[in-house]
Amino acid sequence: MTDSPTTRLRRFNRAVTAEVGALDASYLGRGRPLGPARVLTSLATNGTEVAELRARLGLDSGLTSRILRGLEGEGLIETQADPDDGRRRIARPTPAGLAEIAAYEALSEKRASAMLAALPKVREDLLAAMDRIAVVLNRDRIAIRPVDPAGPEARACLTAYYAELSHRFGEDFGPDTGKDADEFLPPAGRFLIADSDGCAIGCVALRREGEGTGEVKRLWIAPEARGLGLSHRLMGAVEGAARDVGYARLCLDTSDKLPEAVALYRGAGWREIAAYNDNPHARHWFEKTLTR
Amino acid sequence: MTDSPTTRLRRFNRAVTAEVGALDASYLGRGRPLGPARVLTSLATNGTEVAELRARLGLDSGLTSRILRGLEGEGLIETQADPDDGRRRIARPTPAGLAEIAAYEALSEKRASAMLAALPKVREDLLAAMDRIAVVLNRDRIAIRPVDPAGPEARACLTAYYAELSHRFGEDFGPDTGKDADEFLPPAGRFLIADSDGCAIGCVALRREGEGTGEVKRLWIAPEARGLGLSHRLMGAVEGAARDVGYARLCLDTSDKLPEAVALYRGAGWREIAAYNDNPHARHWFEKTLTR
DNA sequence: GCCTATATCTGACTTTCATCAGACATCAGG
DNA sequence: CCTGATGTCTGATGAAAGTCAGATATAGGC
Repeated sequence: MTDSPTTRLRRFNRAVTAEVGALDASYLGRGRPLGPARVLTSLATNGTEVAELRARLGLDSGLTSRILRGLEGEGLIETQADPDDGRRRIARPTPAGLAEIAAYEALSEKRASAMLAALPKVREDLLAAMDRIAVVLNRDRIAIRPVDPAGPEARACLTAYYAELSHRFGEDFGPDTGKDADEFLPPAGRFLIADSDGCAIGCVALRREGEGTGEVKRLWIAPEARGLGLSHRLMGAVEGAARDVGYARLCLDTSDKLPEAVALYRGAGWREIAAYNDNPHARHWFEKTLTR
Repeated sequence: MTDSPTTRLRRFNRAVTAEVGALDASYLGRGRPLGPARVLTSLATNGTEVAELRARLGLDSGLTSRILRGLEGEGLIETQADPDDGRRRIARPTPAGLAEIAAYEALSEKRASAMLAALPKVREDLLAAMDRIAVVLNRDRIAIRPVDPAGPEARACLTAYYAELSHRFGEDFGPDTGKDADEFLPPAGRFLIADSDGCAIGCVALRREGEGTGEVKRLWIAPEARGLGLSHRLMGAVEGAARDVGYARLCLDTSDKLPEAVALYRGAGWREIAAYNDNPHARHWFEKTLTR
């Protein structure tokens, strides 16, 4: 591909316009214009603030109001004042509305699977490229939040984490067993994930290592999320969590086989120390004093 | 990424909708609604049939006609009957129209480069993912056509071809010098490329090897175009070209270092033969008799 | 030449989308 | 309680997009 970057971007744009249009058109087919369909399908089950909805879809306040009234008239949603702020209103789908949303989901799902079925051989590769693009374009909306260390998001991350370790170390780390998940439970521990549009693309865990000391473990970034500065964000978040717990000091171990991790710690104020454990895979040990 | 394929596809869709919209919005900003702007910018310099335009943009015939009248009124295009079929009409931009198109191109280019500038670290990776997607989605519009073996498309392919060989063989094949381009000139030779939306994504060449015999060389498929059956199409095209030239038989050499090429020839009716040349990189020699 | 199909054009009409000003209720801070 | 800011709603209005039936001209087969 010797064309200029902008040419390549615009070629991509032309290529996806039709597909995006097709998936957009899946909002049609249920006798409702695109506007109301988009509003309805972007409502969360437990309700969404009108202001947030408007911002997300980029709609005028008058137009939004009119669309909501239309949906209300169809009996698909109901609105109520926000209990925290009487000026704001919350729109919530009714049971009929939920059924309608599910019908739209099914239409979109059908279209998506039809498209993928036509591409059996390159499907995985295509999806990987799509994941990469989705994560990069959503980079400003990546949220870091604590989850249950034994829950599905954590398990998904750990499975990928161990697969990556097995690959890097050339030995089988086995599947994630979840047996040490308790260590990462609050109050002394945390399990944080990075979430991009509902998908876990990175994680980091915190456990108690000793009096006043926490240990950082399980730092992992999905391949499609690398290069976005996510490791710094995750480390910052885990340090914040450690402060919340009350640790005055953090430590961690790592390996030469993970050179980017070693570089990350060195560049983020961590100090190399002597071995504090007998982890057979570790070659480097670091500590960092937490300032309030 | 443990989500279902359709979930991943739809996440991608959500992510690019905003970007595509932004690039779509670059059609605005010149005081003309989206419809006419889209029509104008999708006209080829040397004119486009109205029917084709309509099909491409998915417009109603009445609407198209009206938009074309509007652009004609602005002095940006002129229409004339198709000389081959008086029912059809061809719309062609005037010099003023070409200037206007160029202005839109510049707007789009600016937006694209602004977007890429915000992503310095992942730019190349993102573009590679975009190339992959663009090629796969455009798979039904890949055209194979002969080009000048010393021209820019051929040179671009050969540069990539030699870079790939250098990588596979672990020795430097040097840059493409273009000194043997004459061999691939008609009438005895051909240089075919596969074109996806203006981008060369594969090539194959034909030269005269002896009386009634042609040799296939320079088969290359861009990484982003693999898995789409393009190698079969290129081989089919070069066989067709060989028939046109009048060869009764084709031969080629290849290497163990290119196992997918060996498998391709074996599976496409080629028969392994004794060495017919002293190419130091070759380990396998094949021939195929051409039937009329 | 006649007939049917195709491509485009025109006029009349509807729907959808977008914009704007002003009304009204609520909130935050003094 | 007053004031300015914020969030939502309503009505008026206009632009853009889409739809449809019928008119006109041409192509191609008989």
